[in-house]
Formats: sequence, structure tokens, C-alpha cells
Amino acid sequence: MLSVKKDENFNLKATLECGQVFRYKINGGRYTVFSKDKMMVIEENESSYTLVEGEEAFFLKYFDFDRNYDIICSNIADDFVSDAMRFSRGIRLLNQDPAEMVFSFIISQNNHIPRIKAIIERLCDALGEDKGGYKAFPTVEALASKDADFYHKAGLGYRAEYIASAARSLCGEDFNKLSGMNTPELRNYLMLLKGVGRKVADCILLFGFSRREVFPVDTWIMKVFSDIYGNISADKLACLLSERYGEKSGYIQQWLFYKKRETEKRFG
DNA sequence: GACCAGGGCGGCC
DNA sequence: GGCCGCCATGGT
Repeated sequence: MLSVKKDENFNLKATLECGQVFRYKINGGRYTVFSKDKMMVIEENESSYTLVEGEEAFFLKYFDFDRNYDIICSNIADDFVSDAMRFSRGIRLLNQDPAEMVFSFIISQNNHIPRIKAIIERLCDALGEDKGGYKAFPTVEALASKDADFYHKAGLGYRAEYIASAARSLCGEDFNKLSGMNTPELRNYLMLLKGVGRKVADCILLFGFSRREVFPVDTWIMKVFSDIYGNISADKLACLLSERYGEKSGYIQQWLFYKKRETEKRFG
């Protein structure tokens, strides 16, 4: 049975709660994580995490274990960034399913994380394949089989037609081909989908296509940088930060996002 | 009962 | 290109 060290490079709870993933359950020291049609059950011990259910190779790829986080976390230029890094140390960027990210982050727009999770769970229950004990994330084909009215009744509000439209657009699309596109090309392609703007596209690129040079700018990141850069548009800020932080952009974005939300949760 | 949320769209200039 | 009002819904 696979075990990994519980150290400064892996904090499972923070990794799951930092807003990059919507399908997981935490019961004390027992974590259940869902991705595409897979399920992983992980138990936390005093010094390690043990994968008690699920595929080992999938687990290692999903939790980004082919990357060296000592290097990623070293030589951080800005003080407020290294502060956030220390606060968030142990967060790993997950390698998630591209299609699942497309629909999850369309749902995420102008929405609270608890509600995003509830909506996604409802969609899985209604349209996901029964895997015996749990439901898979719905396939693009399954999502394309329903119309906007169905999603409206599922409580998606004005995002109902976005989901229906995106599903129809992506039906039959070759995601391996998409993975071969460079980041600007792929961003342009994603932004052709209804309901996908710069920010949602960047989340899909970062979490679904492992483009670590991308720096998604949402309302929380805007709060972090508004006093530094003043009155700047989210899109401009995203370009600027991606250029400044390069391949560390995704990690830095996650540290800042997590710290901002956690501290505001406590005091605000 | 406001206010806000991992924003995007359409209309306007 | 940039700005602005609106969009459903429900958690806090």
C-alpha cells in the first residue's frame, strides 16, 4: 500500500481546501477524493498519508509528485509572496481532468465555493456513471444530452445555458489535441466557449492542462494586488503577473489565494 | 435583508 | 479596445 510522507511539501487538507478542487470529503483523518471517474481514499497517520483505495500511479500524478516542491518554494523574490508561501506550505497543485475543469469553473463564476460543490455533486448524481458506491463526473456526451432547461432546473441559474452550450461545443472534441496546443492558442480556443472568459480559461489551463505559467485573477487576487497596482483590470493584471512570476505563477497564485481567503474567513 | 461570490456577456462609447 | 449594468442563486 502506497504511503507518502507528511511533511512541509504535502498538506493534504490544505491542498484540498485551497479552492482548486470541488469533489472531496473529509471525515477526520479520512479523505475521499474524486476525479473524473476515479475515487481515492487516503488515510492520515501521524507522519504519513496512506492510499487505502485507488490507483497508485493515478494518485502520484494527480497530486503532482513528479515535481520538486523544494525548488518551487525556494528563491521567492517578493516578501509578501514568501509570506504566503510559508502560510500555505504543503499545498500541491493538482493535475485534474481538463473536461471536468471546464464545466466546474464555468459553474464557479460569480459563485460561492460551497454552492459550486453542491451543484457539481447534483450534476454527478444526475448524469454521472454509477461506479458502485459513487458517481463519476459526467462525460461531455452525457452533459451534451441535456438542454439548458435541465440545468436551470438543477439550480444553475444563468449558467445553465453556458453548460449546455459548452457541452455541445466540446462533444467529440479531441482533448489530446487540445493538450498539444500552446497556452495562448489553447486559451483562445477555451474562450470561444460560452461562459468562458479570461479568468475561467486560466483556471482550466492551470488546473486541467497543468499550465503553471498561468496566473488566474479572481476577486480575491484582485484584493491582494489592488493596493499595489491600483486601478487595473483583471485581464491586464493576469498578463502582468504571469510575466513576472513565469513557471511559478500557478503556485504563487494559489498561495496568495489561500492565505487571503483563510485570513479573511477568520477575521472578517 | 443586504451583500457577495474563484465573472462573463452584451451594449455602449 | 475599455467601461458598465445585468445576470440566478444561496451562503453568510
